[in-house]
Amino acid sequence: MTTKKEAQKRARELREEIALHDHRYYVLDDPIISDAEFDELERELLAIEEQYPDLVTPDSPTQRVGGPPRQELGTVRHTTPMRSLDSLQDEADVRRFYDRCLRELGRDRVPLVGEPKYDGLSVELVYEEGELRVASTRGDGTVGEDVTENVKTIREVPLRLRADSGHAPRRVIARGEVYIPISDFAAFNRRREEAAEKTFANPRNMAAGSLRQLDPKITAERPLRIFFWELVAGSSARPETQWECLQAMQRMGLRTNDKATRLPDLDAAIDWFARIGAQRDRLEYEIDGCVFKVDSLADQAELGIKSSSPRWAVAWKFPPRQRTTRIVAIEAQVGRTGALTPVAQLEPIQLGGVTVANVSLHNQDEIDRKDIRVGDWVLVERAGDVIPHVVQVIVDRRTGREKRYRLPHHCPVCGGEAVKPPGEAITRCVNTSCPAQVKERIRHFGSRGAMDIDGLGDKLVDQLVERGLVRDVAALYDLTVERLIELERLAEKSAQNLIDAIAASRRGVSLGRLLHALGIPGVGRAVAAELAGHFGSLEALEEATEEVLLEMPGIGPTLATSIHAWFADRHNRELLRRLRARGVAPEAAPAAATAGGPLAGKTFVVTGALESMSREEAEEAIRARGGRATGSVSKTTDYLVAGASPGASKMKAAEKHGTEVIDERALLALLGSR
DNA sequence: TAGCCTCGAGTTCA
DNA sequence: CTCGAGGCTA
Repeated sequence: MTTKKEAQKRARELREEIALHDHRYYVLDDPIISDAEFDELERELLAIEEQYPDLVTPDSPTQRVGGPPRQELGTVRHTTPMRSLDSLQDEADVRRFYDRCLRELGRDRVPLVGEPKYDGLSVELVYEEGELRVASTRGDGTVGEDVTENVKTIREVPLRLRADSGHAPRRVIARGEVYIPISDFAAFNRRREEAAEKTFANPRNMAAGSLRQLDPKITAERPLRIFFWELVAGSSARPETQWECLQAMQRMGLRTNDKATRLPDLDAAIDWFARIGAQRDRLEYEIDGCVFKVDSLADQAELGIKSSSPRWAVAWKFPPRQRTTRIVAIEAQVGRTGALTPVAQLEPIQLGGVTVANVSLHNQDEIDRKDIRVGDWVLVERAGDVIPHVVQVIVDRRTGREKRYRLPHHCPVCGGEAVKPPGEAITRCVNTSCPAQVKERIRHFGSRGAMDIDGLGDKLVDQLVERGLVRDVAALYDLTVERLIELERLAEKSAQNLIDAIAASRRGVSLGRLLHALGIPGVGRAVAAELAGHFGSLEALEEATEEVLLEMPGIGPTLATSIHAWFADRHNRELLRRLRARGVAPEAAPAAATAGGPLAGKTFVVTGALESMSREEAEEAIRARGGRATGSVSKTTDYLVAGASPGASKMKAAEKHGTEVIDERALLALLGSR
């Protein structure tokens, strides 16, 4: 435990730091740390002040909710303070909250209302005689900024309330959250980027920046939306529960959220939180958790409030998905095709439940576009796509000691020349026998969509190549158990399994898979299958001229040249000879006689996890019946097959194009129809 | 020639 | 999942 003196010093530091970030966030609309980190600072300060109440100073940020309002916009005093909510991390916290409610109310059950916690900007709207009079931001909780003119530009906000029972209510004070839908945010940023204008880091920042414009014309062009979540005390004809308040607002024309629900007890609340979390990536708006409120307004009044937050409501936060961290170094990785990919090493951070220490920067153009430098503080995101990426550099946190990065002109692995062809984004090591490339080629050869050799892991491939046991994929077929068990971390049993898996791949692998496995530039799963169906055998393809290749659908000049050149290359011919000598003989591909199948002419996209088969199996089954299975939803897609936790972008694309979304049962029915 | 559509390639962590 | 780029089509 720290001494009181240390605590006092730390509290002073925290207050200064929080004041700085408040200013950035509230006054400048340009925060330099993530919300989660800001929350952490506040939590630490609160903890100190709870332990030593006499250390609380009048100017402590815990004694107010936000920052001072900007001078240019008028100010509005809230009738009752707009408080923030205590934020909870885990189930135990929520349990404590609920138990406290039970204890204080002396009951064995307290019904709650659950609502998603929208990641936007809180506002208060005052209606008198049914007409919108004033709209204000939260500001410091007591006094907010007058954003009436800006809020009026939001189409969703009624300028006059719908009369519920003949006449307009005398006075209505409603609070809600202004936000920007994720897809609108992405589209807006894309346009800004094309125009070389500054982009927004996230929808919340964009909503804040849009609502606090001095010129309402600018606000009007921003896709702002709103959800209402509170009917404030003092409103006429206010019902007796939060749930009824939501319904009353909806009837008045104040949009509420359709996910909001009544929860009879704690178990229901915990259950509902998990369900909302599972839907998070498919929502059209950002949420960072769920809010739980005691449903009865009388109970709320009895529970009362603490200094800055109510005792009858809490926010249970999801693990953060956006955080800031520092780039420690950037190094170049070499891929199968020789592509040099810059990867940033980060000071590790917790993001969406996992530790992230590396993030790909893709290529030099990307580094230049975002102006990413070694030593920079960056905002890192790990959204629905799972794979983290750098959103933007926090330019204001630069010290001047950051270093620009350029990909090397020589391969970091073999020292060979690395070339970036003019007009292309990728820099490549041109040495085809570069050990990094050899390793990646072998990995690719054994991978699932290719020869599917179980047990050929990364570490093993490293050892095989480094010890000179394997220089090309044909050499895999010369391996013996005796050779393998000399390697580290490989006992006889697993060595035998690997040998068996390699042997099994000699036969029983389709021509398409083998072609894919060879790693011909530009030839992936789809093109390989197309070639296999058209030529029927490796020999026929080897003899194919560029002209013949060009006649195939989907093969243009670039691919025709690439394929022809690969088979003309002396080393590749030798490789094929060696493979054949070791008994590698793919199954002759059945002629593409699926044109008359039951699914002929239908295009499918499969997303999410299916129960009865893997995604790949589903796609093969579709193709076997004459259908097409592609990777992305477009207007030519007939069906989107959605399994468990489907991809958010695919669901959205389906909605956009009006694609029919079917579940696994419906797919099985279609597959079985014949 | 522009603007889809599709494919290939690379990617994180546990 | 996202990007870049090839191929196809209006």
